[in-house]
Order: sequence, then structure tokens, then C-alpha cells
Amino acid sequence: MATKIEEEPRRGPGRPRSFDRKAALQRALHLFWERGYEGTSFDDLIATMRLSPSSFYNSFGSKEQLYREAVEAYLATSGELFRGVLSEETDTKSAFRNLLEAAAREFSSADHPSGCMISLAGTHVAPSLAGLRATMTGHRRNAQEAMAARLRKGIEEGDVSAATDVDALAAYYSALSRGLAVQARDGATLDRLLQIVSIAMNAWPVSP
Amino acid sequence: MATKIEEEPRRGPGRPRSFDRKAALQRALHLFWERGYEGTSFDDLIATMRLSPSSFYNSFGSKEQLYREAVEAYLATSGELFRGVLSEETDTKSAFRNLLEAAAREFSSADHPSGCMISLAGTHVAPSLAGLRATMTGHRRNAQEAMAARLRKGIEEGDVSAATDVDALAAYYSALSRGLAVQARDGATLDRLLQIVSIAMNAWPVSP
DNA sequence: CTATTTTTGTCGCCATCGCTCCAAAACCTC
DNA sequence: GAGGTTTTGGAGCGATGGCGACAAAAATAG
Repeated sequence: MATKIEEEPRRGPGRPRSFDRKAALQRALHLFWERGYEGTSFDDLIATMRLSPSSFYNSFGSKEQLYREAVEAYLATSGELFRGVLSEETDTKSAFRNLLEAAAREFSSADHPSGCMISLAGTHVAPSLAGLRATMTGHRRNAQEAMAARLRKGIEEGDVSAATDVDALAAYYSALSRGLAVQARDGATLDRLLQIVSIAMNAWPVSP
Repeated sequence: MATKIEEEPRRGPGRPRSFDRKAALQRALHLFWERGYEGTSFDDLIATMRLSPSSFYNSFGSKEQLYREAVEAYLATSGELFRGVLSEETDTKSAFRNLLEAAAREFSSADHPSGCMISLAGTHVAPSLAGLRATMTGHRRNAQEAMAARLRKGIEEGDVSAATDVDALAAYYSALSRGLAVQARDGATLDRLLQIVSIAMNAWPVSP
């Protein structure tokens, strides 16, 4: 995880902040989620966050820093949800089914922009954003590695064959969840996403 | 397909064009493929295409028109390759396996940028690019519909069960190929992509 | 109260972006 | 050649993008 973000209202000298930092961040998060980094302008941001440029700059540093913070906030909510589902006490195959179904629901939820904020972000960008691209690739790798770890746990617990190519299988489910994000973005309904998940689970290796 | 693009050198009055239009378009295509629409600036384009702004504007109209033309050129090569594989004379399951393996090879080829120019394009963009987004969504739908059509042909020919939910299965393989594009973009090797394809084919419905 | 610290509002800035204009150049037809 | 048509080179331009400067405002510390 990243550096600790200030959460409690600061006590001490200085003029107090006049806006809700979390709420402003959340609004920025939704804007980035919907439009991507390059598709979101500074003016869009401060208008949506209801901040002056100086408050923005003072509190969030820069557009890129804000984006990184928004991504961390996304990981702390949606990401945490997925991690929670994957680590529930159940057999490995059910854990993956639950994970993909949770993704299907989350990606098509009406509470926020459709799709995933991470899955497709920073894949095709200007050279000046190479750092951001690498960061997003890293987040995707982390998610895939979490899947691989769950599969290895399955091997230890005996409900996944020891012969399973864990990294390949994790890559498969990782790829599929990226595909779900594209489908959601293109307007697929929850039912359609769940159908895809159902089919995808048929690829699960035969029981040991 | 789009409107017919001029291919033969124009005969008639006027100063002749001093550059190879196809080659310039191809260079632009690769730049867009690598960096996306928003990540590619006008100056980048004319430098890579080796054109003056006036030649650019005179010959390609605008950045957005050029992008659309580049997408059409992409569809005429990579897209045609995929369509060709899918329409080869073989059983339906093999056709899909061949399609995905072709995608794996194409997405990881060293001859051009990794991944796919269509799969992830225009998913998170500024509102001003809503038209472009809709166009790209349309291209993705077309690809998925081509898969559905091949499945329906399989039902007619008897090697796909008539009970198969064709649209759902097409959506599954479509989603998977989008995921392959993300994986390729994030540096996955051809071997890894082929492993994913191999696993994905296990989801194929049991024979009729 | 004064001193200090932090946030805020306003104005403006400099680079980039995506063109656009115009005159000169290079071809064709007659 | 004259006239017409298209392309080219180069200069520049209006809008936007992402900040930054600065002084006033609002808090605490002593």
C-alpha cells in the first residue's frame, strides 16, 4: 500500500480546510474512472471537486498525484472487496467463481461508472506517462499474483491438482476479468457478464 | 467497411503529392496503436509521418479523421487476418482455437506495437470523444457478432449443440480476446498468451 | 494581543494542441 | 506559353491544459 493518507482532521495552527477532502477525492475518483487520466482535465477536476486551483494544488499536489491517490482509494474499496471475496473460507473453485461474480456485479453497478478503474488504464498512453503506465501494469500484476497465491493455497489444501500451472491459470482468470471490464464499459448487462463468468468457470481444471 | 480510400496515384491537374500516403498512414497507425488517440499529439504525428501541417491537413483532414482511417487500415489487415482464420473450413471449435491462437500471435508480434488497436481503445475518454468511443464500441460489437455468426453456422452444420447460448459464448470469447490484449500490453509473452488460450478452450461446451 | 501557520480566492502564465492561412511550387490542359 | 488545379512550406493563432504567485483569511500558540 501507499503512504498513509491523513484521515483525522488536523489539529494545530493554520486555517482549517473548508471542504471534505474524502468527498472531493471520491468525486475525482469517479471522474477518472469514467474518463481516464488523459480524458480528465484540470478544470473538470476542480469544478467537480468544487475547489479553487490553489486549494486543489495545496491539498492534492498535482493531477498525477491526485490520480495515484484516487487509484489507491479505488484499491481500498473495490480492490479490498475482491480480495475479501477471494480469501473467504471456501474451496478454491468457488472462491474464483465468487470473485468473478463479484467483479461482474461491481463492473455493472449503477453506483459508479461501469467497468474497472484499473483493468484498462494506462495501456496506450503518451511516452510522458510511462511512469503511470508502469504503475497500472504493476497493479494488474498484483491482482493476478493474488489469484496465483489463492491457487497455490488450493494446492496446499488439496482441492487443486499439484500439476496445475498456477501462473497460467491465474493469467487466464486475470485476462477474463479484464475482458469483463471491457464488456461492461461497452454496455453489457449484469446478466450477460454472469453468463460469461459461468462459461469461464467451465475451463476450471478437472478435479484432482 | 468505410468509404473507398483513394489508392491509385491521382491522374490529373495539380501538383503531385511528394510523399507515400500509405506509408505515412502506416506510421500514424503504429503511433496510434502504441499511444492511443489522446496520447498521440498532432506534432508527434506530423513528425513521424514526415509531413508539414498543411500536407497533413490537406491529405488527412484532421487528427480524428486520420485516426478513423488508421482504424480502418488496421481492420483491413489484422482484422481481415482474424476474419480469415475464423472462416476457414474446419470444425467450429478448431476455428475458435485457431482464432484465439492467431490473436495471441498477432498481439505479441514484434512487427508492431503489442496488443490490439481496437480492444481497449476509447473505453475511458473525455465527453468530447463520445463519438469515437461509440465507434470503437461498434467495432468490438462487430467482432463479437462475427464470432456469434460462426457459432450459428456451427449449429447449422451440427458440430455445435442447438441448445448453446450463442451470444453468451461469443461474448465469452470476445471478452477473453480483450483480456489477451491487456496481457500482451503488460508484457506477456506469446507462450503465456497461448497457455491462456489453451485454458480458455476448455470452456468449450461439451460436444452435442 | 502578536506571531505563526495553514488554507483560500483570484489572477495570470507559459507551454502545448490542433489546426489555419497564404503564397509559392509543381503539375495538367489547352 | 496561359490558365487552372492541387500540394507544399512556413508562419502563426485561438483555445485549453496544468499549474503558480500572492496576499488575504482563519485558525492556534504563547
